[in-house]
Amino acid sequence: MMRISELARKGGVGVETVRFYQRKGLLTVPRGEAPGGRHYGEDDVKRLRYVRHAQVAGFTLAEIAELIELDRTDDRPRARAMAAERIAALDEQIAKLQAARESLARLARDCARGGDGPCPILGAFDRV
Amino acid sequence: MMRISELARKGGVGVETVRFYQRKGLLTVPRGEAPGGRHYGEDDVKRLRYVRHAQVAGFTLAEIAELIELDRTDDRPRARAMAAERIAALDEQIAKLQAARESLARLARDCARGGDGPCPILGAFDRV
DNA sequence: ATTGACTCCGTACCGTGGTACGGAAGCTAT
DNA sequence: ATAGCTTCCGTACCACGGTACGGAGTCAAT
Repeated sequence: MMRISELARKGGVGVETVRFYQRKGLLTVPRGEAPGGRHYGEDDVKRLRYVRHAQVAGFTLAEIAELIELDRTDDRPRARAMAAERIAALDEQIAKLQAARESLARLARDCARGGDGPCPILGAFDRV
Repeated sequence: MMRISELARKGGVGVETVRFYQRKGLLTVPRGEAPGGRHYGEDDVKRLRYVRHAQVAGFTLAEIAELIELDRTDDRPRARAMAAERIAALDEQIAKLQAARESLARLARDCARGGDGPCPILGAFDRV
């Protein structure tokens, strides 16, 4: 019988976080009240990992709750729309981060090369 | 004489945000109290844009405050260290986002191709 | 001299995603 | 049967990055 602490461990989060997700409707609270606490199965572990992966993809917890609801109603068009939206946002975010990475790297190189004048990193983002 | 509202507009933020940054020490409050409000110059616009660019690069406001302080003391080694740290974090973050983007795109493709069984997007992150 | 737009300032409030705390109840081993 | 661990539950608190509000003062135009 898996208890909440084991579920949390398998999902790589803390017990409090599991309970937080339950409150948010992201994880179901086992219906069968068992003595000594509720217990969980592999489905719960899967669900928890789903939440964490979706988070990495940039979905907010509210959106993840919606995805889970879409799963319940098998609403594929809406699911595809959400995925497409998120992919576009990811592309934009990745592009921005790459641009930031490049200019930061350039500034660091210029700074390391020495030279005179002010350090390129400091006070230099206005040239980015 | 540029007033705070114009500074905010040029920086692409709201007046309240400018004041918030001032409180955080990210923007200086003009010393000369002028009647009818303080006024700002191009340096302030530059500084504000610096803050926004550094934010895009993933620096927290506290780190940006530190960068600004490093500028004051011209502490290049520390600036380079911070830049290197941030670049490494950016690389990691970009890699994660790209991975998430790819699996999300794959799921969306699989979902669009139709087929039977459950929608690949819904409840599928456990396979990512 | 009043209106309207703007400023300054402090303080309060917000969403997001947790994290912690304290009490009551249960299981398990001694 | 008592100690020690875990569970459940509600509530409070946290950091981050803002956003809003209310009151008082200042300015220019009417």
